[in-house]
Amino acid sequence: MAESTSRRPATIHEVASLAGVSHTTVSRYLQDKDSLKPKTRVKVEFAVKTLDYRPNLVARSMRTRHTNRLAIVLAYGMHFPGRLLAAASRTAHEAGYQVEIVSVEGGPAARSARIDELARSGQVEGILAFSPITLKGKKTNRVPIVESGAYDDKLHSLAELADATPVREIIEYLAGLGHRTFLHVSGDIENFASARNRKRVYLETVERLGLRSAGVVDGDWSAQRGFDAITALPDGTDVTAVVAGNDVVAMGVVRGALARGWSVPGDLSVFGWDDEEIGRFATPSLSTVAVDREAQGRAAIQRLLAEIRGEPAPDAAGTEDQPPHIPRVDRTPTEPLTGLPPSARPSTRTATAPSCITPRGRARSRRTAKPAHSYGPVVCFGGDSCGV
Amino acid sequence: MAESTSRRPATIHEVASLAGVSHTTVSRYLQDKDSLKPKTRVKVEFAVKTLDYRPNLVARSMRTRHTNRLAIVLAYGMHFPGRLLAAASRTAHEAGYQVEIVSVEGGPAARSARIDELARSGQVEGILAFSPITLKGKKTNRVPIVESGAYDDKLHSLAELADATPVREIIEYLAGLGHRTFLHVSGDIENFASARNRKRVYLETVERLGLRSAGVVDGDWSAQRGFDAITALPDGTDVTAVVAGNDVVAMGVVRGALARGWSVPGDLSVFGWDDEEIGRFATPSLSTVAVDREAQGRAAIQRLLAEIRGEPAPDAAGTEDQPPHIPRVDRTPTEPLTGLPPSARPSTRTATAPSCITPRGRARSRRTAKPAHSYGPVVCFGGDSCGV
DNA sequence: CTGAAAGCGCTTACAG
DNA sequence: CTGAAAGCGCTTACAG
Repeated sequence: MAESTSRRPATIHEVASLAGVSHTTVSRYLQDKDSLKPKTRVKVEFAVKTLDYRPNLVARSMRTRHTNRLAIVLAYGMHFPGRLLAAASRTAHEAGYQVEIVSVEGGPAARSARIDELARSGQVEGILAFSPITLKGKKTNRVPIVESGAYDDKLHSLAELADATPVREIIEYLAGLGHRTFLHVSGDIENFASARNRKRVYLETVERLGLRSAGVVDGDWSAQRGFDAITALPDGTDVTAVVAGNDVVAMGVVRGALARGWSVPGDLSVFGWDDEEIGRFATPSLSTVAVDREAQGRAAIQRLLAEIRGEPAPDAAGTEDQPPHIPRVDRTPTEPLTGLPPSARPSTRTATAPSCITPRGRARSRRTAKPAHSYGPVVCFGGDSCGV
Repeated sequence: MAESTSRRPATIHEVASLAGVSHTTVSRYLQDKDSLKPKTRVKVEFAVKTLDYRPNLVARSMRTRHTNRLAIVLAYGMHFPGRLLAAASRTAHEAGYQVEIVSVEGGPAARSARIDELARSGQVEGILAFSPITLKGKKTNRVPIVESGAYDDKLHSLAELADATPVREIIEYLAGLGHRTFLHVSGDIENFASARNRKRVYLETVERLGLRSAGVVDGDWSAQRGFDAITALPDGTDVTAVVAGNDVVAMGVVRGALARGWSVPGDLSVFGWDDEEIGRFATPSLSTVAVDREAQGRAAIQRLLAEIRGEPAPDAAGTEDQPPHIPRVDRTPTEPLTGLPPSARPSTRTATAPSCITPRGRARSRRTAKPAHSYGPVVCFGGDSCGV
């Protein structure tokens, strides 16, 4: 029986004493079992098993001055994709780090204050912020701080959440269909770099192509905001296409259009973002942008790890080996669904040849064995909400 | 300028030396500023400010044998409500604890192993599992482990995620409308206590009322599973009502029905769960169950804190002061939406008198100033997907 | 009110 | 290959 009645976990000294060696030897055993003479190793092994010994990680951290912990800072209450966080956690674990997720109330200032505190408490070796912060990792006495989705000093996109380039593709595509007046219902600009970036690209692209924007409604990722944005449009509005902050917003936009007696996509084309499964099964199904959350989470942690190790930042554009984005190409266009019964069945759609285009404008297909070198979110024109 | 060029944070000894006192005094200052003579306090204060000193929390933990950290264990990749985690974090912070969120791949066994490891590493003082685990907090050498959503030894519901009672209400309601044959597309039974509980209540209720169940499709929270479950039904099936694991699944069910040429709710009534905003704006909007995620997160942490402190568990049924659930009553029925254009506008629905009933079967209304004493998830029959 | 001493449980040079 | 010693940065009795 390896049971112990003491509430207190065994210490290294107790193991040493049971094994009849010094605690130094036990410590050495923990670091590298092969550095011990076989006979000694067996004794220590036995003692460790018997006492069910686990080293006290706090004490170890104290001595090594390494906590092996990272923090991920999020805005309070944000409905963050579990996959992203899970992938981030896993990547960190594989590198020997634990991840602590800290949710902070308030805006960028509050987050920054918390990060500052965290950075100097000696508890974590690096911090990853998925929401905008005001402080940069420029101060002294600090551990590395990486803001995912932000732009770096040279204003180059750092990929990950920042990649808003699909917005360009979407608008170009819709313009090609004849759309001239657009509306953007953004996500939460204050707390999400991704929302900021998309808004910026939206405005730039509309401008560049000589199109008209009926405005940008600064949203909060809510469907209600999308709904209200549409119902607030004046009768006789020129708007025929909406770029929504995400699928939830898009669903509100669609419902708003239907409530006005408009058809989607007949009278209004609507684009979402995130390729949420629920949007794919909505009626009409949403045209959207597929983003590889797992790759994002992985890439963000890898960038932080590189900073910690003092290595150069991993290529934001991704390498073939470790792409920051893995395109999803399992969408295919369906016939527009304007009434019941629907003529398209989502379950059969994935069986058809995919027809997504990437932000780079390259056609992709599952059947091409080797993926192209560029990775990024994949615009899926396969939904019923955008028209063809 | 309070800037320091050293990369290394200041230690308590450096503060002491600058202030001209012993480090003991500095430590005392950190614990209780008033225990110092005013003159001394000023000196220490100055030194702390000057060096921008923050105590090393790892060292403190080592000495006090308190880490002030809790861990929340989740199944890998689960799309967990941000609000729940945020509320849990906040509640913990208010009690002086940091929260670490650990995402574990694999099923209950893998989670349990990770929890075991965590429990004895000395890194956390308590563990909260939102997903089922196999080990119980019965072993020695352990910190308290609370499994949220599980049933306690006496098989009493521990509220929180476990509260599946609305399933009973839903079925009774649908039976009252004349439905006789039901189908349940469950959530992920293996990794979610909530899915287990709902399935159990579903089977019990159908049995008790002498109704028929066409079966339970063990799902994975995916819309695809919901879609497939419906398209797999034989022609001429008796099923007229579906209880879905959540709103995503429900959306798949609805789409599957539409794909078969059925109308919802005309031919099939569908109930979701979670009251996700996107489902409210879907067409048809979903009948669903509103759950207060923030209250759940709060309650779960409070239960863990009580265990840590050796206090009796907080009342699972909730107190007036700190209810585990706060009913949401902002839903109101809309006319069934069977074609376009829709006759109901979601945005106006919240303005009308709510007509939700609680799991206890009591009518609620915003206009009753004082809420009833019982708290729990609120069944919202206000969606378009269930019929009236 | 303040300081000298002990010690939390480890790891890591340094000797042997 | 193994052990004695020092020390990571704090807190907490114990004296004064």
